[in-house]
Amino acid sequence: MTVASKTRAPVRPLSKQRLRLWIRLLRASRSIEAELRDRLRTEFSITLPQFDVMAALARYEAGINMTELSRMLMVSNGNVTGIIDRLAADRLVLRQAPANDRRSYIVRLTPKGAAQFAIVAKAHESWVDELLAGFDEAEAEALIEQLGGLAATGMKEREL
Amino acid sequence: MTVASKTRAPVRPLSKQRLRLWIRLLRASRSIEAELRDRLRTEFSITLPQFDVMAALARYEAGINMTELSRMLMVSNGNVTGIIDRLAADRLVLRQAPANDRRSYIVRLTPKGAAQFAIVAKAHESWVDELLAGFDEAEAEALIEQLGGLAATGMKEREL
DNA sequence: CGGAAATGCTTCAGGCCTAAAATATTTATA
DNA sequence: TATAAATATTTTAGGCCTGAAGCATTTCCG
Repeated sequence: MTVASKTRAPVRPLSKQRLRLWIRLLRASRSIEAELRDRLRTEFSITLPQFDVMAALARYEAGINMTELSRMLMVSNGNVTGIIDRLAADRLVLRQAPANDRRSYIVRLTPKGAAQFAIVAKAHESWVDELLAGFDEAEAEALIEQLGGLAATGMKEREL
Repeated sequence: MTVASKTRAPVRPLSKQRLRLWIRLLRASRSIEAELRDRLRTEFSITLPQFDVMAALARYEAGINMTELSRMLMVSNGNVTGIIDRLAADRLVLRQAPANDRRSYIVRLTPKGAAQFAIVAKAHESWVDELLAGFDEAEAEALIEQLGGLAATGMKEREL
């Protein structure tokens, strides 16, 4: 092998390969997202962002404040306001004023919200199970591991 | 090993594992997307959807129609209308009426649009290269392969 | 103490996105 | 050929999303 052939650029440079990977990742996530969005809408008349918020709240029975919520969901602060407004209008969540800090408040699922979430979450899990049926235990585990590092690298500093 | 222990549900059922995978996939793709969106905005004053449209058009020098465009991008038909409107207002794309079908038209990059896209695409590729630096050639290839099947399974029938 | 900085949230303007309805044109078919 | 069905696009109503500006409250610190 000559020096020239050693230093020649590869047919498919790594940067192009990573670009292809990014496009695949994006398409995969978008198509799954679209499918879930569609089923949530037609079967439960709920939007995906609303479901995401309820899922976050379901993990904190005592409730959390708006900033924590927006950090968990990786969306802007102002965005959460609108989603909570709509959920509150449907009596699925409520805002509670804590005693110690009058700037913020705690958001919680109502009993109605928790009951409805339990039903929707069950369906949601089975849909995901169906859509990701191509991955067995080991493949899923490996992929989770590989993707885990991604969110951290090169991103804006974020505690998580 | 008893029959009871054989049939007992696993500690982490596969469906839960797949759910975790989906959440990881979503978070990874969202954080990369957010980073790209931010850089496109601050460095080139362009939105990610606008970039996506230009990238699609760059592959068809002769232009394509709105429906093909929306299928490539996996977004709704009406959505593309607005994005093209804004790009056209900036003289980055143009609409051309074909002779044979007066319902549709062909969208193309203008010379200005093509020149600008070349610059932005170069930066975009280097950003992706940086953000996915954790993946070497083999890992990227494997992941591309694994993700490839995803968009197809369980989705609405779609030619691609 | 008292002002400055930080924090928590909402509002605003602008853009993205969808499903469904409306319009226009073309194609298929009775 | 007439008309129905299909195709291509836009419009509309409603929700999502962001960054920046604004308001209120709390905390920091001289």
